[in-house]
Amino acid sequence: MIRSSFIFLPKISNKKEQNIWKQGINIWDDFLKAKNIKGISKRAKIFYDTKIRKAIEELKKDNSYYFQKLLPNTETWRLYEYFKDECCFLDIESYEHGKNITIIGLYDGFETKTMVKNMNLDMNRLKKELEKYKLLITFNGSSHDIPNINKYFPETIPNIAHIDLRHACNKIGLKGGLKMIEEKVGIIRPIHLKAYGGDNPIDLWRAFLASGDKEYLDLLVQYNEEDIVNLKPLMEIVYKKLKKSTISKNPTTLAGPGTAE
DNA sequence: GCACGGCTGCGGATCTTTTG
DNA sequence: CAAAAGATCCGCAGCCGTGC
Repeated sequence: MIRSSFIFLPKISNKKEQNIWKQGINIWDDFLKAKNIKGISKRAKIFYDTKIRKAIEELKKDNSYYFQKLLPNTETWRLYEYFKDECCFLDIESYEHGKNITIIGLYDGFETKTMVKNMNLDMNRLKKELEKYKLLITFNGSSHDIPNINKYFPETIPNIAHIDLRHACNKIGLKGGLKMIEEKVGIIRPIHLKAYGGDNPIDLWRAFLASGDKEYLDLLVQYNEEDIVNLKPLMEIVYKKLKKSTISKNPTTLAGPGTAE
């Protein structure tokens, strides 16, 4: 629903956007065609028109980062529908507050790629892999995964948009850690990891280091894969709910914005 | 502990309405 | 048409809560 969004314009926030939608202006084209819009002066409209034309242009170029910079962090979820075919779910396993990254897992919606410390995890490979994408999706990545990757693997993350599912979930009242939220929305995890008594990724890594037993590593990789694979259905659920709740704040529009996508 | 978002109250910018 | 009054709402700062 990025093409229904006006919240990226300067001095336009939630209420103003709602007000624009209320007048039947649901997508960028409606805005450009409208002669006058209540709450926006003629002068301001001319300014906003140029910004919207620029946005149309940047979207054509698949420049997700352009919108990342303009959207409030809590609203980047709006980019999902447009960029979902070029998105990457990401999760890292680490200890010592992110200092020691043991695994970086990526998932493009079809297959997972796991990079393991001292094995196949290095900056060039990570950078090359991430360059393929236009959108990163994480859980709590904005204060954990992304800053730590930036710190210990600098300049591997390209300039692309990022959706943090933790904050997106929070917006629709889904609070708690990833596992708890998955349970709440009905995403099932295999239980075999717990059967090993080790659903704790740090313990698994330490056990692998201590024993050299690959079985521990395999479990850790599986653990990480489950995390990133589950992010996709969660994203889909959260996107639908967010879209619905954002639009339904506007009772007068029947079609509502977002129908363009 | 860190880094981030949420909440709240306030100041001020901007648009609309009113009035003559 | 112009000026003033009124309404709306953005954005900031400070504090608190939260998951990793």
